[in-house]
Amino acid sequence: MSEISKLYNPSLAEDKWYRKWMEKGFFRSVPDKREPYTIVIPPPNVTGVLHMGHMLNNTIQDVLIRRARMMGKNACWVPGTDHASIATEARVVAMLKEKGIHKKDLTRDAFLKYAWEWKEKYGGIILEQLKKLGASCDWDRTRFTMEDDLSDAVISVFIDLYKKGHIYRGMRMVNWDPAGMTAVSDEEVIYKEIDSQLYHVSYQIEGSDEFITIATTRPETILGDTAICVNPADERYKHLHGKKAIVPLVNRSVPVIADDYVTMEFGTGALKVTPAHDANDYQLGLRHKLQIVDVLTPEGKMSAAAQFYVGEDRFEVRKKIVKDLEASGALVKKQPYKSNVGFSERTNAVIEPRMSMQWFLKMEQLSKPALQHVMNDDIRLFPDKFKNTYRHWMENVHDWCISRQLWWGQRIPAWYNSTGDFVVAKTEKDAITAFEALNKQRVSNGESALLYDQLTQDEDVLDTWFSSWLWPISVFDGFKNPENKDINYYYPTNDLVTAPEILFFWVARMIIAGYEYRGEKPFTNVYLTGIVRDKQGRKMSKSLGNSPEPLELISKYGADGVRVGMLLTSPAGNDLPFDDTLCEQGRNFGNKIWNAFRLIKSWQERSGKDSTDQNDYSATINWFENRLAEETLLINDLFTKYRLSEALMTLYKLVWDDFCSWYLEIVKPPLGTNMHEKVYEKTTEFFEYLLRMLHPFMPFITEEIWHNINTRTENDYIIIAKWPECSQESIDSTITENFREITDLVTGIRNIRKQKNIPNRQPISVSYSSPGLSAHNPLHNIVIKLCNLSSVSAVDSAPAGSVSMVIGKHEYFIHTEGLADKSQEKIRIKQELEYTLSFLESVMKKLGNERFVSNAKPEVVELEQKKKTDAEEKIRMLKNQLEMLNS
RNA sequence: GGGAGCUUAGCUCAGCUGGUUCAGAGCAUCUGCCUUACAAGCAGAGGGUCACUGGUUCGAACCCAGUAGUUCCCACCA
Repeated sequence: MSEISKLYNPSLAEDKWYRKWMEKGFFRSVPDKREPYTIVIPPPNVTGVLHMGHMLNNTIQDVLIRRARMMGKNACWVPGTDHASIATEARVVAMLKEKGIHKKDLTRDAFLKYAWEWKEKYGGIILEQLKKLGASCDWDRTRFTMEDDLSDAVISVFIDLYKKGHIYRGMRMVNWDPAGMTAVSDEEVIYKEIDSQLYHVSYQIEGSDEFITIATTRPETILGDTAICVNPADERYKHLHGKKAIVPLVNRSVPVIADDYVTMEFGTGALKVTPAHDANDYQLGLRHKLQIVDVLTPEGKMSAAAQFYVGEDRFEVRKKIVKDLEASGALVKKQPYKSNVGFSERTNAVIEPRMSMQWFLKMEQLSKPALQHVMNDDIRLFPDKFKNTYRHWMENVHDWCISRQLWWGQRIPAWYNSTGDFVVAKTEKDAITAFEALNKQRVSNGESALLYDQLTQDEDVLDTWFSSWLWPISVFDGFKNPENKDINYYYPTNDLVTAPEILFFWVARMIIAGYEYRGEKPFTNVYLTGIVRDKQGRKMSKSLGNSPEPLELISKYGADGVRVGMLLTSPAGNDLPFDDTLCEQGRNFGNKIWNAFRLIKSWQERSGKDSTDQNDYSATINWFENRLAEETLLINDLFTKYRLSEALMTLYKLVWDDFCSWYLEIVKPPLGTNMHEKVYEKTTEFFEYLLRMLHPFMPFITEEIWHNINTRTENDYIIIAKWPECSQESIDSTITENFREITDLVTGIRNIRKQKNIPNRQPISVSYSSPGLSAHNPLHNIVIKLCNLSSVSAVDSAPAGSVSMVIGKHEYFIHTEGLADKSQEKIRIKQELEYTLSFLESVMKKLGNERFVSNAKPEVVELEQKKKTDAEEKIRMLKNQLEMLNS
């Protein structure tokens, strides 16, 4: 034994086995006759490094894929990365800035060259990190959302949806990210409640001494005001309808209009209208044909149209204008106010509503099948509470703004002529053809032909999610070759594991694309993970610095330890309050398994046909076989419900308690004896069975032990060993029940030893009232061995100086050599008697209740009857014992 | 403002169709142990008014209503 370390050393095993698995091609999947099992990875951003969320997410995926592989399915886990348009572009811009290079000084091509360089350098880091975790992806299938094939798919889908009339281009109020200098979709805006001020500002009514006071949180937009609006029913302002007010500072004369939109109760009941900078004001502007004065630049600075503070940042201007208004006497008052402010999901900049020309995807029609198939469980969400959220969103989808004013991404395939007319086409050549066709039509309609000699392509790129939503299809080349072998075999995929945060961003849209382009769901089950939080319940984030470094965790606790730690307390949909001690628990579990291995290994040399251990362990072996069957059934059931934490915990207890604490202790040969060959064989068989079940959770240590516990042939690896299955018929619950009585007895005796301070070394004797622990009981020797009993004998009544115990229906007497305190013993028995009596009373009350007997199910009544007879028997025994003690 | 969920031991969570004495598990805690696999361990023990108030039922942690606290999603009221 000395040559095997007392502690399991993960770092030695991990690299070795990962390399072996790769060499052997165990992760590789190609279509064959087997049933496929497919997962596509939620592609991490190329900008990312592995964080705790990825760790959880990918551990779950790996557990699922490894189990499927062991179940004999053709398991395929497709890895890859997302180009993350806005995030990556921001990163590259910042990187260039540090070198003194500014994006605006670069051509599009020059910038993209830098971006690709950056991607090649950093884009693969995260996937390399996943390997440390043990992720068994088919790396030969690694995809990137901006590689040629996938970009092709994006462009052809765009063109297709445009032709079908789902895509349109138009001037709209959009969410503008002044830091990213691009529009973003509604889903990319995160609203937060912010402490701000509500400023009351008075505007003079033209040609009078009267003033009207408005309330605003954004005084800097006053410069863009083109009206004052009041509720038509508001008596306070009726006399002002149709009059003009003078906008302070700029002295612009604007109309006072009336519209139901205004709430009389809010603020002063008068609203300043800035159509260029607020979505509602924009609508008001349309209704009342107001002028639009855009006072902000795309960077969020004051534009020339503002006339004042030109070129200064909007938040600086807010402070200044408040001072200036105060100085001019226009500021009536300010009060603290909580307002809802939108922030960019990617850059965290404050979003500005802004008018701009953008491309949109109409969602209403496309989303219908996607809603229906989740509602009828063709696609199942785990946990299913997310169905509600999903439905709510799908019933209220807005059109999706898909254009971005960026360079990193798929460029929109629209081509413009010199007069601004456009066609949608893949290439310039196709565009020319399209213009020609268009012109033919126009001429036949009597319209003039359009010029198309100097075509320019749309400058914008598509939203990142416009490529991600095609992921489950595009990774299998399902757009260019819709009938290829891969897509036909792997699609629809089985499980998707992702965070609920991107249920709408990504999951819903993939479902939409799946039905639109394959007429079929992209996956069957969606496992939604929780959010990894720190001990204080805060979300882990780089800015808070509260996230542990995953690779450090792995080197500290081992990949298996971290995997177990993450999975132990994270049921689907529940947040994971992460703590290093979880990984510690995982590591300790690994060590426990390691030591079970050391112990069993030590028996290898000590086993043989010439066993000198006279005990018969067949009943114990029988029991453990039965336990394995029971728990296999349970664990497999938990897997089908995606209750992975519970499956792992069940396994944890099966290994630690049943196998290590009971089974191994029982079959352990007494000092100086050998283990019987048969017992050794059974023991290793059990251990290997457990290792197989552990493998998806703890791939490295199980593979390491697999190769050390037995000699293996060339391709005998646990990663492809058979996953245990079991049927209800092979379980005999009376076996485990009987065994339970024995373990209860052992625990009881140990308890008494402890209470009475009898050292383990000192043998004690036990008697039983028949038909308890007779020599006929095959488990008889277990108790003798585990409790160090000197003798076991049948008696008619309690021997003097003994402590009694009732277990099940049997009565035992532990001889404590006069150590037992008679009066204390009496108290104990009295207490138990009292308890049993009151229990019997409650049972009798139930049985005496006619309505219970007539209403309850027969099984339930029967059960109560049984409880009654059992309790009566127990009471009889306890009374007996008391009598003995008294005599 | 609208909607959904949650509240069970110190912590994280199970508890399925209302019915075993059903109040559980792991971790943590306490006590005793270096027992020849493992102190990252062994053995034993103690922890709970199932948020609160009512109702339905023979029977409620579980079903219903209300209250409080809490989390999330959606929403353009300045």
